[in-house]
Amino acid sequence: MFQRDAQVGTKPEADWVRLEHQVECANTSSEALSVTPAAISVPHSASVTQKPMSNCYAKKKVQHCCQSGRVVDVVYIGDHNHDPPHRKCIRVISSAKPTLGSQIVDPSVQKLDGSDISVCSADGRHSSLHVPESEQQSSSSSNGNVGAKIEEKNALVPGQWNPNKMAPVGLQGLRIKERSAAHSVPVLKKEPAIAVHTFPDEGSSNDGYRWRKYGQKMLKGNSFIRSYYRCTSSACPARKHVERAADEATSTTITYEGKHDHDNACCKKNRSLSARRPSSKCSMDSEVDIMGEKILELGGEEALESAQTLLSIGVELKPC
DNA sequence: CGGTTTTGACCAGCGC
DNA sequence: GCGCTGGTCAAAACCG
Repeated sequence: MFQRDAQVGTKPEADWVRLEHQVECANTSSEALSVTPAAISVPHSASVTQKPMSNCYAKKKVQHCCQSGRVVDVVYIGDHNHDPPHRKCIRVISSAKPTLGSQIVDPSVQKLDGSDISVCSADGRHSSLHVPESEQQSSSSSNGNVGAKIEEKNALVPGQWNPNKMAPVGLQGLRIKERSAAHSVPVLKKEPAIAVHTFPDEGSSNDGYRWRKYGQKMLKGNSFIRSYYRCTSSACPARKHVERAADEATSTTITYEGKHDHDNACCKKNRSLSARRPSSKCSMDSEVDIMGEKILELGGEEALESAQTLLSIGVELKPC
């Protein structure tokens, strides 16, 4: 993987083409993904596009047919009814660990099933998303082996931009659960969790903010280990829970709560931080941010999608 | 030295 | 009221 990183860093153009091709192949080559480790390292068939357009930050997952190259599925994740984020905060997180093909089974997520939007899974099989018209609930896989699950509960309140929705979409074993936005369900005593993402590894779950761990619990008879994080920014109410199955250390479910009441300072801060703390997860995010900026500078949605596709298949940017 | 992680204890909500 | 479970606190340890 590091080798791939290096390759991307040195000759991005050629590799973009090559890797994108791998993505497309992975799209329909389910057996390869499930059998050969090399193929497993190609985590996902779909590219996820986060669109920092004029007034939205929705994600668009574009799936291409391996053979024809045509778009097979386009899945939109999130709403378009909130303020535009800062450009610099565009991020695409990826993961490329060999465990990417691992199955992810989360009972809590499986309760929220449905089957309306077709989605290619990590192993090439089809899963589906469910988005009830009434509350834009979402989605989970109808296939137990599917690595990609996306769940969404309740859309964001119009006019609000929720930075949590920017959280990286784990491209392997993805699950997104968006619970009621704080302002949309005022009856809840506690501010509801915003989103849950599941990643094959914790490292791929970084969302650009800096988090400080303040607790850890063993849950459900030690089946799950949940870690509690809060944003390091002073007075920021944002929190997240990272839940990892003890018997399945390759998957991580991240639950976001609250909203960041500040700009994504991590983006800026860690650009300097990364210089002295290369191993920092946030620094990785910074690199991704920079990548996103460059993508935007190149202009064009295609460029963005291509880059994000590249990232989606496992190119994990890490500082040297 | 400052920031982060670890970990045991405490507290609150909920069901019985 | 009691016990269970989840969430948070805070001191100590750890790390760069």
